[in-house]
Amino acid sequence: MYAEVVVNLLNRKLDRVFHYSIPSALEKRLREGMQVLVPFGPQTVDGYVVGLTETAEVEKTRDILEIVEEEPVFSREMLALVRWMSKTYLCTMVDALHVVMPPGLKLRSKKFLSLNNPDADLKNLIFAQIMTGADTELKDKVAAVLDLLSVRGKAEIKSLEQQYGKKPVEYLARILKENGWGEVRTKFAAKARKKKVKRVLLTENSRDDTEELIRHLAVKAPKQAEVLTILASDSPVTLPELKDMGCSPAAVQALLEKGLIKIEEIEDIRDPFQECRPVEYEPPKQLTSEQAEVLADISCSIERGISDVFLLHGATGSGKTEVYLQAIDKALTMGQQAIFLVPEIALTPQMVQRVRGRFGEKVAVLHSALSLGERFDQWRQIKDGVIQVVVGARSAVFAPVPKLGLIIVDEEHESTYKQEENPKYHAREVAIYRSRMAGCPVILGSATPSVESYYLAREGKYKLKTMPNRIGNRPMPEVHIVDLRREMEQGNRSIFSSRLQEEIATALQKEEQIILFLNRRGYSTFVVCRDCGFVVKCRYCNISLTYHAHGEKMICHYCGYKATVPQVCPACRSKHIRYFGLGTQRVEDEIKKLFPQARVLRMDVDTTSRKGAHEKILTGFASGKADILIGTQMIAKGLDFRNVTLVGVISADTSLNLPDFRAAERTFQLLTQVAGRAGRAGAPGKVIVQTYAPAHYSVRTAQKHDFPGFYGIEIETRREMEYPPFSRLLRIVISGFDENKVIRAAHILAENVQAQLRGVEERLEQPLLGPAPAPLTKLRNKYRWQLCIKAKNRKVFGPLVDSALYKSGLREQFNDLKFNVEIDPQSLL
DNA sequence: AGCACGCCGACT
DNA sequence: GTCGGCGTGCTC
Repeated sequence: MYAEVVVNLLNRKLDRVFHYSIPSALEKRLREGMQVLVPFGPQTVDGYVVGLTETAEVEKTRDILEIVEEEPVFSREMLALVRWMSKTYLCTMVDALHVVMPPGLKLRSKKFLSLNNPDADLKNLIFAQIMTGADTELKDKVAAVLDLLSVRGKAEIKSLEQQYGKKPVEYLARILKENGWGEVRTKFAAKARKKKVKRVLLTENSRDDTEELIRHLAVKAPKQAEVLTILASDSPVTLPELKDMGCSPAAVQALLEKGLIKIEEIEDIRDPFQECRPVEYEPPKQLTSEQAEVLADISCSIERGISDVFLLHGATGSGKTEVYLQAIDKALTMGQQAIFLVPEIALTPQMVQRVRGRFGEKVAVLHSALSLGERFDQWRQIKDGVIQVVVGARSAVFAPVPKLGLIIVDEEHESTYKQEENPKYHAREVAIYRSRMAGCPVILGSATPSVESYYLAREGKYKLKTMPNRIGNRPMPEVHIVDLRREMEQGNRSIFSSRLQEEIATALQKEEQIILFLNRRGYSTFVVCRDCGFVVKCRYCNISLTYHAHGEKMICHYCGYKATVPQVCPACRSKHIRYFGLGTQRVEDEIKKLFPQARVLRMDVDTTSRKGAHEKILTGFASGKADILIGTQMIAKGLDFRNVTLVGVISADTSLNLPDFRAAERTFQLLTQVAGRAGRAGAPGKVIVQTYAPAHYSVRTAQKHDFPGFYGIEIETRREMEYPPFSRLLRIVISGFDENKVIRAAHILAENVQAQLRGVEERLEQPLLGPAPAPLTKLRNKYRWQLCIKAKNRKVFGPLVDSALYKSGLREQFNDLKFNVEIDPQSLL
């Protein structure tokens, strides 16, 4: 029997399995999915057993050295998922493995230099050896390292190098190794470990006659009596708990010595909810007939273990969440677990509260603020089936639940489900893959489904369920479109149309709340010279700098570069510098000028960088501490403010004009989501959308809450342009400091791709876009060019990249350039 | 990745 | 001659 091992080294050339023989001592214990240590060339590395086979690919195999942990990290299902991911998303096995395991289990290696026999004779011998070669300066340093080493026996190489420099340490290590006087050894350790806590218990001696003992001790040792009293009533108690209750370590120690108590180590599960007060139970709600019908179909699939994909298209306020919760309940009663994905935990506190309110202790919430240890503990509790419901952002799709009964992907259209770094997976796709493997349904929920998902539903691949009516039959908010060109003609120079100003005034008067939305932070978009048109750009990114009123600075929103506003134009020396475009800061300023009595809150990346700032702003606004909330898209998502009756979209054009084939879709989604914030509970809502493009179909259909209308037009442009869902995309971004090199590489790559494409069946009209400068031509001082490849089936991309980029030798030829390969890019910026 | 090996220039 | 610079190649 041989073990197939993926070594934990990040290199494309090592992205395959290596076969190792299993020594008889490990034969019984070794299983698939375990972390192991193996010899690899001259070194020892850690790796993962991804399979066991009868035959090895090579003649001579070496033995596995060690099993790191008896419990396998990966189940067979997860290993299959990892293989699928590395194939589908063109990432390495190691990348895929790492995203599936808790980060705290990753091993870190440290190298130690040690003397085999640290006595004086040997030290002299080594000194003599050193004296024969090397210059005096080096000799002194080597001698110093040896001195330290002979005292301690061994030392970490990194710290030695920090203290004495690389050369002397390397030199000494070589001499010690050559002569067999010492060696370099690598030690491996995981960052997260099981947390242990000491528990104090009564012993057999003291358990039966405790009261007697307490009475006896009370006279001479009242402190010890106190400890026994506590143990007698609520044993077992942990040592830290005892200390909190005022028991001294001395008293505990004395009792220990007398043999009246004992201390044992148990595992302490780190509980991230410890600080939060328990949530109040929220009982299931009566379903409308619409909801009940949908739930019945889903329940049926859960019961029979069918991996259906339900696309739940429900208007905002139609009660999707209640359907989710009752579907989860169904899975739980079947003895299975559920995974509930949300776009971003920090932005969906209300959703998390509801899940916890319904399922209480059974829920784990995975969010980025968890420590490595907490994450590790949650992961194991999920694996052991202690936890029944896992709520989290995209990475929660890898939760190792033992019996998967249901996956929910809420707001399935959100692009946050796509990971931008390797492995570049899409959580919605992974969810569907897992459901197939586990034989359970998936619910994709949204008020504005992605064009891709809706297409598949219409094609009959997914089951489409619609819930067009809001709970209680409340009407959808009225949406008014304001043509900003007309405003200009009428001489309105303000950023607010007269209509919006009126509505704000009325709402304020009625003491109703207002949300103003603008998809750009900062004060103004760019700073321009009125005389020559010079625009101030970031020197590293070729992006116009955004003016922030705070501190009179201009900031690059891509790299963070800051500059002061020039007094005169750097190009023509003119003094006529003007600020153009607008951001949330500017909106806040203008509101304060127009409505000085209004209380305003602003929510964007700049005001929420502090931990917990999100919640603070949102709860502040919800409890009526402000009249107006101004924000970027982070206020557009699943929040329910009871008293909001007016929503203003300052400019719908920001997202519409992006050079991206999803611009119209994004705009429609954004407008619909923002509009959904108005009039959810109390008075009917009103939405004002300001735009320079009032005739655009995404604006017009959003006004009428007409998703099918939008889809009907959008799908036709996608068909015409051969964009998804009629094709799959592969984008390769080439970046580097030398612009000419980048351009040269891009052209060669394009030729290689072109040649490869000739062999592909089912060719599209125009399968290759580019090479062209990327829409963001320069980022962080690196020039960027891109190619975009379209294909009917993404299976062709793997072999295509392999031959056009790697086998062709292009990658090695341009080894100082970065080639970023992405399947199904969410944006082409 | 990271380590050994090997082939050249700058010195004792 | 020796040391140590770094390009090349391999790791079950």
